[in-house]
Amino acid sequence: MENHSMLLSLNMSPFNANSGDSLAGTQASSPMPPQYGSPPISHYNSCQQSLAMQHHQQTTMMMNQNMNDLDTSHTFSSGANSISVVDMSASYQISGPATSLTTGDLPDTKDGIEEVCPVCGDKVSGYHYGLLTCESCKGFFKRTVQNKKVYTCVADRGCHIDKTQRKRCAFCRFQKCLEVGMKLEGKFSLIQIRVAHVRLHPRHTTHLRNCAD
DNA sequence: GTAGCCTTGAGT
DNA sequence: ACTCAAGGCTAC
Repeated sequence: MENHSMLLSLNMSPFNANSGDSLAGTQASSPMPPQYGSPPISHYNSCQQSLAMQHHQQTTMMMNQNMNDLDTSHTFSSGANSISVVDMSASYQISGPATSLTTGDLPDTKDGIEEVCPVCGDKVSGYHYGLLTCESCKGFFKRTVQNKKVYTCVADRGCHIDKTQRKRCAFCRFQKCLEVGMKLEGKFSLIQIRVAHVRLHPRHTTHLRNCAD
């Protein structure tokens, strides 16, 4: 950690959710684009996919502004709803699809045959912290955030995370949790994300209105 | 510390 | 009343 640190705030409640947005949704409007893991296709209509991608791009822009330096540890602020991550590595590419878990690695989910955790590939147990994950990654993310865990990677922060190796490197596992989009507010974030598009991209309001119809 | 199960509370 | 997700509990 010789490099100077830049705090990257992942504020869990960055947007005003009191805009009365009629699009305030439930799990049927996951913010994650389909290339992350394997959200059920039925959960995305074209408008929702568009929204998801917009959020993805927006997040990318926000994250890129803050990730310029290298570090190997995550730290947490004492705020109830905020996590400060001491800048993640340059190879930490929020802007890209979820690391090594490509869609080609995933089983077909067209008929709801099986859905896998985008973090470790285990069977999902439901929506947790914003997206479909397994029970263990849900618990891992919960423990990490609630206990303000600080992990380090003994390797080069590129550890492969799967069902059998997910215990080996907590740093890389948590990093992957963040990469795939896990966040504290869960279903409530979906409202905030949509509100964010309206606030930050007024020209999309027409599109949102069309989606709502 | 991990992960599965259970309880609780909010939303519909 | 039902569903779902967050958090608690606990065996390992």
